[in-house]
Amino acid sequence: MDFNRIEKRWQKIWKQKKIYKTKDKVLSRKNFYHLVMFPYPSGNLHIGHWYNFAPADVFSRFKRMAGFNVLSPIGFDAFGLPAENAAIKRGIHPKDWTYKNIKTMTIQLESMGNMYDWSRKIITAEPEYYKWTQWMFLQMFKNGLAYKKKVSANWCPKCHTVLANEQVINGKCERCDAQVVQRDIEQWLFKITDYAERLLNDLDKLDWPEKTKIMQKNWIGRSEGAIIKFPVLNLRFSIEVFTTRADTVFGCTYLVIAPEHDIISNLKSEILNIKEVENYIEQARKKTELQRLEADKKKTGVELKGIKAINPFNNETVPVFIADYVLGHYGTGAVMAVPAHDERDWEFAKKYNLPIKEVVIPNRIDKKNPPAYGKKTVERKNVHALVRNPKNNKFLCLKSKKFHWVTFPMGGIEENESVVEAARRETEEETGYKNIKLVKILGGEVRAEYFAKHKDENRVAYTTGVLFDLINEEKSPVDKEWEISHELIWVDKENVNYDTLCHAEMDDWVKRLNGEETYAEDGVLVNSGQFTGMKSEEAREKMMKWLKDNKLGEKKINYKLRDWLVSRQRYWGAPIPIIYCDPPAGGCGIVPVPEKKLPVILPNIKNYLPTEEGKSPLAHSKKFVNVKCPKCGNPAKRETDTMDTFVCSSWYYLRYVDPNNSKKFADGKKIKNWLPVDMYIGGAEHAAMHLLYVRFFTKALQDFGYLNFGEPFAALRHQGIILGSDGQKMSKSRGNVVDPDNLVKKFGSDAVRMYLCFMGPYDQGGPWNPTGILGVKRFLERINKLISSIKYQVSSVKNDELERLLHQTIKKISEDIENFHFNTAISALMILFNKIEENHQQCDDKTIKRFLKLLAPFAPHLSEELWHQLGGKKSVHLEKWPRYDKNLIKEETFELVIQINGKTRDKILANSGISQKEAEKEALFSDRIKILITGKEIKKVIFVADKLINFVI
RNA sequence: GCCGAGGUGGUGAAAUGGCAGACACGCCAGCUUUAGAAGCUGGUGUCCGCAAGGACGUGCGAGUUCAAAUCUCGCCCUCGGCACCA
Repeated sequence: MDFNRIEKRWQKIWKQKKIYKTKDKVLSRKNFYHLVMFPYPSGNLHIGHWYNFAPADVFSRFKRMAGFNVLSPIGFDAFGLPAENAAIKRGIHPKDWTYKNIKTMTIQLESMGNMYDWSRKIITAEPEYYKWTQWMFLQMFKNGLAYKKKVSANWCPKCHTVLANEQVINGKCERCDAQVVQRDIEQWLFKITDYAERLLNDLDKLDWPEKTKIMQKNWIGRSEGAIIKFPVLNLRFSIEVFTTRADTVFGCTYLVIAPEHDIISNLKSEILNIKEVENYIEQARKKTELQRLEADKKKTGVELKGIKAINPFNNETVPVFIADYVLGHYGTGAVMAVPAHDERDWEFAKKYNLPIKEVVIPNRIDKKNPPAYGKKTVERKNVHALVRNPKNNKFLCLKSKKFHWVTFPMGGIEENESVVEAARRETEEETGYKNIKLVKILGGEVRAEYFAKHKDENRVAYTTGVLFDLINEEKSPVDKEWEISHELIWVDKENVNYDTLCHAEMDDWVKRLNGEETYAEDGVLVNSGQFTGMKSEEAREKMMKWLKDNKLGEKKINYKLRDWLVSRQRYWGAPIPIIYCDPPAGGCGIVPVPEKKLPVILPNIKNYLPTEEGKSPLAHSKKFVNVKCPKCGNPAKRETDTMDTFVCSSWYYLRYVDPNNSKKFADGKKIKNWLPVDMYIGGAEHAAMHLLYVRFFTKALQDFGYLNFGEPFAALRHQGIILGSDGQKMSKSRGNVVDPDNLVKKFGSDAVRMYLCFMGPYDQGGPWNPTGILGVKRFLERINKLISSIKYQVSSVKNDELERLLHQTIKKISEDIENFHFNTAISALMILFNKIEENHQQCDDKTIKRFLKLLAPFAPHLSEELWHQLGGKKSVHLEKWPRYDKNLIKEETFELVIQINGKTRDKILANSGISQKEAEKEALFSDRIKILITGKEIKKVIFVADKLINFVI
């Protein structure tokens, strides 16, 4: 059979009969808006597009047959840098290039046979569309969500142009390989940060993949902390820092500010080494992306000589540094450095020899011996001696014969005794070893709470660990009684942990033995004035209150999310509808283009290459630039930047419900009919950008009063990525690109669609298996052969088994499609067909017709062809999805698995629903079971209804 | 470094506490055919065995359970995202 021929034929008929035209409302059908991310017209449709669109179409068709009025639109995300770059490379105008691609891709999309309503097609580069993109910008501007600011952008010094982040590969320009630098340019931004909290909180109610929600959560990066004001000594000025660890403030030994911080300009005259400082700032500014990556973790900085800050909590003065490990755009651009409790500060402090002050110690509750209720509590200062034999890296331990626990030599610290002295004394008293060499004290104290069995009391111990090396085996005599009750053992380094030793402090000792220098977790405060002894959490709250009472700071929530930079100094985008009216004598300033004057048409200019000064090519066009100010009528100039293409795609889902409206972006009634989107499908790579921007737009439009919902997509699913058959990402240079057109030509569209569904879990993707598609093609051929060659009895010959399987399959396929388990749905379809084929003489046309309906979403062309061969008048795709009968699904018998001690020993056929007693009786009839069980006592019988029986002997 | 997903035959995979490998691909044997990425029948996790049957088996190691691919803990590896966010 010529699949290509029948596929083309049906595509034509569907088009003529307009069976996929979607009405806004249909009586007795609920609306269902099923959207796929629209493609970027990059050239040809690749197999990844197919993997996105084909299974999605299966879902659409299923939903429609299941009784919904389904909207399944398609369009093109036509503006953007890649098209422009490709056009430049080929010497074609971006518009010609884009529209040529749209034409090709449209033909390819039609060859898939999807149920798109083409009458709703949108192209974001059409003035009818971008008029509303510009209108959206104006709404943002009017509501204070669009603003202009000088920010640093990626600048390629060789191409003389600004680059988008995506165009910077490892710090180099993707086109010319030159190192990209940062350059300050005036840019338009959207205030997405105003929506950070709502964008975060509303994630909870979305039926989205959990990992995508987590990615957005991390991207938004909420963190709770405090602003603390550090007054500058002898000046009426203070430096504000942001910290999430106010509880460590007594450990602050210096401040660090970012190179961009405005304190430099404010305090210029006070800084003694201003030259050096300005030099450093210049260096930091010039640092390329690449250098910053290389310099990863290596800290540099310069002290602001002559400037001292005062820690408001203890009135100590601390030095102030400028260093580029502090980010200018986050928090206040300044931090209090606490080297004892922050790894970055620790590195910096080590390098510049700054004091390190410990103010939070770990607080451990002994899990093995937790404090006992009702016992008295005793506080002690303790020491643990970690004596290492350097020859074999073993540690000296004591095993108590009475309590069966293992400890280090340990004990309390006596008066007038140092920690090290105490550790030496305890070692000698308990083990006899007296020639040991101090290596180091293992950091500060660790607080631990535990129950001391041997003394029948609860202890709160502040313990210091001391590390020694054993010099020789020479020993002093040890107390007799002690010696009898304790065994000396040497424990391997890898066994020195909480599993072996009973000390609650073990995790800390292990970390410190492994060289960990900072303690960055919560704990108990020490050396912290009135806050000493408090737990971190409590201390933070009390400190926050103290700050507020003394007007020295307050609670503060910060986000990693930054405002969205939307200007592009490029040609191929929607022009930003802004006019600048600033004649020398002063003017109206920034003036939005009046809504009536929209769209601001993107002129068809010849010179669309990026300009040397990093301005948009539109700046060349005097006709475009020079306008009259809409306010005062004086000569003014247009904004020449265009909008980031993500702006176009941030509202496109709204336009599909009313694509030809020239008065509004979409009619309110139609919006109510369709929105929000019920199911959205697209790649996971859009988790942080597109999907966040759309959510922001939706919330903003809700606030402006245009929408009555705040989330665009109620449900979201991602497709996986298809790799080349070599397991590598598909790319022309690797030569592993799979061409869908060739596959369609060879196997037919139905086979390609169906194989993509059958490959594996939809969200998984994986390498393309070039041979697997044959199996699906064969399956379709078998279907065609059987159904088109055999005449079926109209009056049915009853085959209960087949009937049952049919109903089971209807249930399974319905559930599988609903859950995007297309692979197992097809497997079920194959099992059903195998049965039909086997019993075709007893198969009536009713069964075949129901089979064809189940096949219809997967193979829309073949099922349509056969449907008509069997006398169908209308399209199979307008049919109702078959329903299953619960009672017909039930099996009369089942295979009872008989296990002995959990191992399967026999299987017998049993009636469904039999009781444990009956099952036991039947199981014990089995000869094989009899042999194994005779003479043994049955201790227990486990029975799982309609499944198995397990004898424990 | 942090966050997330995953690791099952020769391959894509199925099974989410109850018979591991459904359904396919590939391969082997036979039939048909001496044109084919054709069709049909049977076989196909590994090891032992002529067979009946048995043992082993879901990255590695422990644990929970009558029963673990599935749950818990530790480790290894692969992929994706973020990365000096105080």
